[in-house]
Amino acid sequence: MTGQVRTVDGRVAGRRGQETRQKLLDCLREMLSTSPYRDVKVIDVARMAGTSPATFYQYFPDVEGAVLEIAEEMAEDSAGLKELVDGKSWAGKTGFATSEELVDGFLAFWRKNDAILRVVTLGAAEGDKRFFKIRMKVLNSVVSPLTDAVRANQGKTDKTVDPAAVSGALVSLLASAAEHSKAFTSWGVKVKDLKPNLALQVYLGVTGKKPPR
Amino acid sequence: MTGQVRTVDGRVAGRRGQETRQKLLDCLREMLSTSPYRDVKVIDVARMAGTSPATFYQYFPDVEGAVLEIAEEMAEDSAGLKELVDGKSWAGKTGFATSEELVDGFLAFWRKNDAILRVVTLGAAEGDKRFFKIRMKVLNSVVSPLTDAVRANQGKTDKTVDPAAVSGALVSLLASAAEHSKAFTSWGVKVKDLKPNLALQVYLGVTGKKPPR
DNA sequence: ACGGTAAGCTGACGGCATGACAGGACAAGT
DNA sequence: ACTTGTCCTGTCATGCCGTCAGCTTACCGT
Repeated sequence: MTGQVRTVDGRVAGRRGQETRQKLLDCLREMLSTSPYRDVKVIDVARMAGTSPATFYQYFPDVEGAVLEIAEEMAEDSAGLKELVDGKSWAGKTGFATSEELVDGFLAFWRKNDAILRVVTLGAAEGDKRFFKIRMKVLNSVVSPLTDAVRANQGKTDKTVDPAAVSGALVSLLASAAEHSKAFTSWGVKVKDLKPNLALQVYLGVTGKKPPR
Repeated sequence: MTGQVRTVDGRVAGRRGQETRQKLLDCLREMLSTSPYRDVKVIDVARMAGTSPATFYQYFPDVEGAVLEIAEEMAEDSAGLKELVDGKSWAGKTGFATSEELVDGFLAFWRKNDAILRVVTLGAAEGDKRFFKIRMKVLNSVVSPLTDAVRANQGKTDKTVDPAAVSGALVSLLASAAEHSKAFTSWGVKVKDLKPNLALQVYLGVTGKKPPR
């Protein structure tokens, strides 16, 4: 699938080149999680990687280009989120456990990649198609199986419910909660209470019923 | 409340100065809605305002400082969102209408201020306390009255429900949906179907019941 | 071992944004 | 017209951007 890694001017990158490239990406990732996106400069990334700005431009057109690279890598990784929903049961207590695991897994993924996801979210909101596509890939890895689950569990009983809308809303909520968990703290929701509450919402959304006691 | 408007070096701004300042803010607002936040430069804002970069620095420490100004203005404006919930009934059909109006009003507000809210959201996510505070002010204008509504409507019946968590989750959802409405479109949810679906979620969250037919 | 070839890196440079300052333009009152 | 304080900008030092030519390094065939 992935062809050869190429430099900006078309040369194919060899072993050493790929190492440098990777180091630059790692340093950029680091920078993103420590300073505001707006303040991330090529020269800082290069300095941190122990190389020169010119080298950076050998491998990436600009900061955004490198960020997209990291984001795509992360999006690949997000495919694993499917397993949190695929083939799971939503019946009774098992169902609530499914919900809890989904919330847990999703939040963990988001927290692990929070820096890059912040930038992706911004790019998508600003209307950048490349970032939008990446964001959709991440969300879809949960939204698509979850939509099936909603359809299977309450689609029949209530025709006013649009499974895609419900599933999309639930995942949007999870994303928002993950990105701004601090907001919930400030509303007096303790960190350990956040997950159960989100799990409740998800369970309710999918099944349309209150969870068993 | 707001004392005299002052320049960076401490002089009080007069009539003409305030006009210039305002023009700079307006142009910055415009810039924010047309180009990515990362690419907004002082020199562009100054050019658009028909003045020089030096003038910009007379009134604001940097781009971020000016953005905070705009954001604070917007946050003041958000106080009006309270009226969408305060003193409204959540019973029966009236309740569902309340929910629809809340969704409608909230989305309209967000859309109207989408550019600045994007930046505020980013800043808050990056851990900037000033942006976080502003974001909370906006969200709280809905979250606090909505929490009361949740407590009044289903808090008694179900002790496992944390009103603050539910209310916070609902508003987070609305914010996320407003910022990324395009995502819903891509999930096959038509624009005109989005609002009713969100209204449904809100009604369900507040009352704990399915809406009347 | 040895040259050839392509990959890899960087110094240096023009261009542009930043942020500070001092001095000139301007409005308002006397 | 003169004075005073506000307001704006020309200019400058600094620093980042993005490009290029050219040097160094690694790999490969002979």
